[in-house]
Amino acid sequence: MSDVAREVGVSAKTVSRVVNDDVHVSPETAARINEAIERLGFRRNESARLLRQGTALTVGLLLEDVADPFYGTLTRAIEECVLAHGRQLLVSSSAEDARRADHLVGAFVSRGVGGLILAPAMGMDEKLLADQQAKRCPVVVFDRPLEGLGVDTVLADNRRGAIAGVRHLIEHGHRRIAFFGDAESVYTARERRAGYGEALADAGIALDSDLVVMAQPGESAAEESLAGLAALADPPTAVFAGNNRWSVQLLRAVGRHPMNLAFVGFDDFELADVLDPGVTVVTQDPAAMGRVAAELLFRRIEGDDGPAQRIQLSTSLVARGSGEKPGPFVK
Amino acid sequence: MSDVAREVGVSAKTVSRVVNDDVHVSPETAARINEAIERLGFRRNESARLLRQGTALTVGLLLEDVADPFYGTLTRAIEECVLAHGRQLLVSSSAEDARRADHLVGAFVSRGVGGLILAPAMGMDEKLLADQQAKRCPVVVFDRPLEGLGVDTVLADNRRGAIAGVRHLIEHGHRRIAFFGDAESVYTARERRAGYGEALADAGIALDSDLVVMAQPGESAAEESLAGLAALADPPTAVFAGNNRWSVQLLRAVGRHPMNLAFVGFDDFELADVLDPGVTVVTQDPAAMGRVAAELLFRRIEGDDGPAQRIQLSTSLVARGSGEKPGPFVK
DNA sequence: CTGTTAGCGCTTTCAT
DNA sequence: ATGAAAGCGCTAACAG
Repeated sequence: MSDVAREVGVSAKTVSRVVNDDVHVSPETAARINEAIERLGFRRNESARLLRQGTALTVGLLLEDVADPFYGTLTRAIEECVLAHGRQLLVSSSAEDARRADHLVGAFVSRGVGGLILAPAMGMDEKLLADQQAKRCPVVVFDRPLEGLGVDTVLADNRRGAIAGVRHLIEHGHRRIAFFGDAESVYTARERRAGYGEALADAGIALDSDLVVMAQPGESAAEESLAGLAALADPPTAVFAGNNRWSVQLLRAVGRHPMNLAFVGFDDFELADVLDPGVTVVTQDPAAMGRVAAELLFRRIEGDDGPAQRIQLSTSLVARGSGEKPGPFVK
Repeated sequence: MSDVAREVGVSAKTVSRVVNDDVHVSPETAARINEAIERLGFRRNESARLLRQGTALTVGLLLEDVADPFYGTLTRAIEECVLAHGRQLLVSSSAEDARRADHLVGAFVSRGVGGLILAPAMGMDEKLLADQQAKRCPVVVFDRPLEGLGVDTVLADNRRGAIAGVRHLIEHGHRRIAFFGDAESVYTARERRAGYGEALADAGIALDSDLVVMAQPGESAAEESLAGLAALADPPTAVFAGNNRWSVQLLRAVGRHPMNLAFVGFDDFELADVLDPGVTVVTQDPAAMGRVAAELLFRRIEGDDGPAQRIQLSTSLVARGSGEKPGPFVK
């Protein structure tokens, strides 16, 4: 920067003003400075700016796993928004591990990120995040809430989505409907199961805990659970999968051991429409979730300090065939 | 840091030594300092360290699109490696746009990243990257090479993979085999088409340009191209898809207009095994590619300045059914 | 083994 | 509209 200043014959501060689009520079000087910047290939050293100002032009994103298509899509949407604001994204996967998540938040903080977007892992240190907010590093959470902390939040309407999916199966004549959800510790899994329970209750169907599986999705877990269900005296005629990881695992298992089950899954996934029959799903929109989270963050970064918002994104049911197989109680 | 120093009664430099695991500190002093660090909740300000040392504990990753499962998986693998080295990852998607890619590289550089891993977009400013290398910011490219720049490179064996896939179709009796590849500007697309050509030549089959589609994968492009192929006097009996985006689009289109084609795709994708028939693919291993790229990078960061390496990862063919449909020339 | 000094490149503050 | 000086928090270089 001093090189540029010397070249043009002004002080470093004037160059700094130009770089920061300060208005108090004569257009003519600014033009000369810009020309020199171009010519010398000058690029501001962000670390020095950061050291002085205390906040980097960077946003930290903490999610469960970038390799998961849901989070991948969301990441891309956030990235676009962040880029449009002249910033860059630090991305880390918590792997659903609270200690790792805490460590990563610390790493973001010591790098001076200007904001934090995260899907909180169960058991994270909320004080760490509260401290950040206090230090004017805005925090936005998505996918799961962080109770107690007054923080902007973007969630899918998990409960209503699950109700819609399960009700859809009931309307097609099913009364024995199995539910597969992620581990009990995962907020979305609990919400979706609650929705499942509500939909059954609304239809006057008693909840049978034999039909409820709450566990981390996995190939062998899918096989074993399905075998267990098939062996019941009164086996299910339909399955509701609580997330797309379960959908994929279950479809794989069902493909190997045909059981003629109706199927609805929460969250869409690639090729759901190409499978035969097409897979009926309750979709959420990960890109929209990312966009909304990023927008909330930038509103805070730009100074808004109104009360914390909680935005719920609606879901919608996409019927493709698997959820419309008639059950034994067809009306 | 000076707070910690005052608390313990040593100089800031001694604290700095402890934080940096310098050996020249008496274990006892170190213990007292560590205790104070813990108690005061001190965390090193990375920006100051960066300003002083000129290189951040950060690695920049530039790829085409994080939302693409191939890159998502790769990103996660790199992340693990980067985390193990106490660093964090800045991730950006070039969207296959050279100007955007250049801008992002610049942004990485001005943030002082300690290394750069990238899938070069066609037409990128190679001088920018050469400059970086000169400044001792190691650069590793993956998926596509960057000729001219002596830079570590990790590639899949695209040509041999394509040969294996096409040969597989030939062995099952096909001689009219269509090829769908990404746009001509994409290195992997050119390589895979070259492999396709070689496999045909080896079998004494003349290349028919009517059967070759080189374009960005898309839903309508898939529909139209397939319709065009079906209308040929001598239509293809098999298709080789040059990447998993094309595979997905083509399978979607074929699902709607059954054509009874044998099918092999380059690169695996989720549910390829669940479709009926299962989709035969030539797999590459994105996680391995990421891991290898990160390892090369850290070798450089740690000071290795041997000649640039070029690593080629082998592919393998996974037969699942779609590629084994017999053609009219079954032996 | 520990401390002192200086300076990384920028922006804040205050002056002109 | 522009400049001078100070300092952000850390570590390299050197001294002791």
